[in-house]
Amino acid sequence: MASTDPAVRTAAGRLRVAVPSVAERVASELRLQLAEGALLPGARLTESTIAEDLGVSRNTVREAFAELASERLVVRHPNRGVFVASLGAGDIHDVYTVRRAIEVSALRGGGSPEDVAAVRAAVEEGKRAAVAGDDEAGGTANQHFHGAIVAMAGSPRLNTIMAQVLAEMRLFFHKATADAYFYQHYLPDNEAICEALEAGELDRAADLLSAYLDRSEDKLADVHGESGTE
Amino acid sequence: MASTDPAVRTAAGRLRVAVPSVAERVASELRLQLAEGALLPGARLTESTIAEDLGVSRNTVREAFAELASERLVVRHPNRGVFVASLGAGDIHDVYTVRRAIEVSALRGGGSPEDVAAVRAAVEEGKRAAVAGDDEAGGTANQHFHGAIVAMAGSPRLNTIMAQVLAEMRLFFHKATADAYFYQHYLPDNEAICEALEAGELDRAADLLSAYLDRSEDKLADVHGESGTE
DNA sequence: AATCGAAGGATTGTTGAACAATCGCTAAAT
DNA sequence: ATTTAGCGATTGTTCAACAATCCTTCGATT
Repeated sequence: MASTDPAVRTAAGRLRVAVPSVAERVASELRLQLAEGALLPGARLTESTIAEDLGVSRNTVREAFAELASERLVVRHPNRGVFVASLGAGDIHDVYTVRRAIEVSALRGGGSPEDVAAVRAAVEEGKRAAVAGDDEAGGTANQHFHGAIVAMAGSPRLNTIMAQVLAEMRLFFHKATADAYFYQHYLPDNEAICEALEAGELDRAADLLSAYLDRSEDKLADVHGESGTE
Repeated sequence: MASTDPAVRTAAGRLRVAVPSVAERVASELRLQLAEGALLPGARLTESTIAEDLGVSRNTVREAFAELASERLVVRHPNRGVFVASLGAGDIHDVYTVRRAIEVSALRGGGSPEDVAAVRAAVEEGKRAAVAGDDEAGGTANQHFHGAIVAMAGSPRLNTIMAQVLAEMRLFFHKATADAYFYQHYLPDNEAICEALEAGELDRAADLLSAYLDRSEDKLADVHGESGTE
């Protein structure tokens, strides 16, 4: 998620506890507020305001902005400021294009038994959330499911790309989260995909996932429908 | 490639000529030096030195570093400085995992006749370079080829991801570029893939590309072989 | 002699203040 | 009503300073 390593090895070889830089902490804080919906898409982030609120220098806020901008969570308008990114219809399709490419590829490659177990665990997590009627938990479980699929590829780069894409989607999911059945509706799909994966039928699992993503995109596009494109 | 848009629309609706910020210009300059091999992997980039050399503030250099770090062209070691990224064996495999996911997916999706024509153009560009014996031109033609494949997906995000990955690879390609036949060797593959694509046999084209990438990775791993892993 | 520990120097991380450039807005002028 | 000019605010960038941290060197100890 963060661009720099959490644990650093000093020259002497000792492992040092990672104490995130102030800029990274600011970025994390903003990331949190973005995920929580405290900062809505399109909202403006004034440097001086945030600097005061968080008790840091304006320059440090600036560095945090650079990090968030590289993650597309925020958009820089030169000389105008940074704004919380707002995804339009085109962006939704784009994000799903990325997800299709990454997730399907990872699923086709299969994974170790532990990797598969992680996918299964995410499925069960989703079921429990559904039983408890906890939509938010269902949402995170769903993200765990897809994260576990990508993790099968064992690729750090794919993992970070996936994490960023999911963070982007979380940006406007507040709207969709209201739909009570939004996540539960996908539970059978997750189950089917997981079963195919466990049975070693990778191609079938990949096809199921692909169809799953297509439907998910359509649904999200419907829910969205009206918001601004840029 | 750059994180901010090149052309910005002012509130009044007028189109403003994109004058890249100083930080972006510094980042571009460093990117250029990295691509040219003026800065070798592992080399240290001292803030004050670069600030003086380019006649900008240390703070601005810092912002440029943040951008390059987000592109993985440079690695930040907290309190130690930033270093030109050096790819180890694991990184090579990882980069190719990303490429397989993205390129194969884009190829499977097919594209418009114009998209296919762009792929064909890149193939011919590579042939001309081979005839002329220009290895460097052959290398860029090869990158155009793969870039055109990804462009078929019509996804801005996939395009930037691909661009970053290619930039990463260029980082240590200086070593491999020495091999005269390195790129030419792949020309038949490019031709075959392009023909399958033009024939509308997307699955076959995708399989060819996948095999191509596997072989390319093996070859690159061999050439590499000895360099540091971190 | 080898290991350990304590200065020393250098570089990064962060702050604060300053200033020019640019933007959006308001109000005046045509 | 449209355009122009001016104004306030915010960003972009620089500069200077200081604390924190690291690497190295040197010296002390066993």
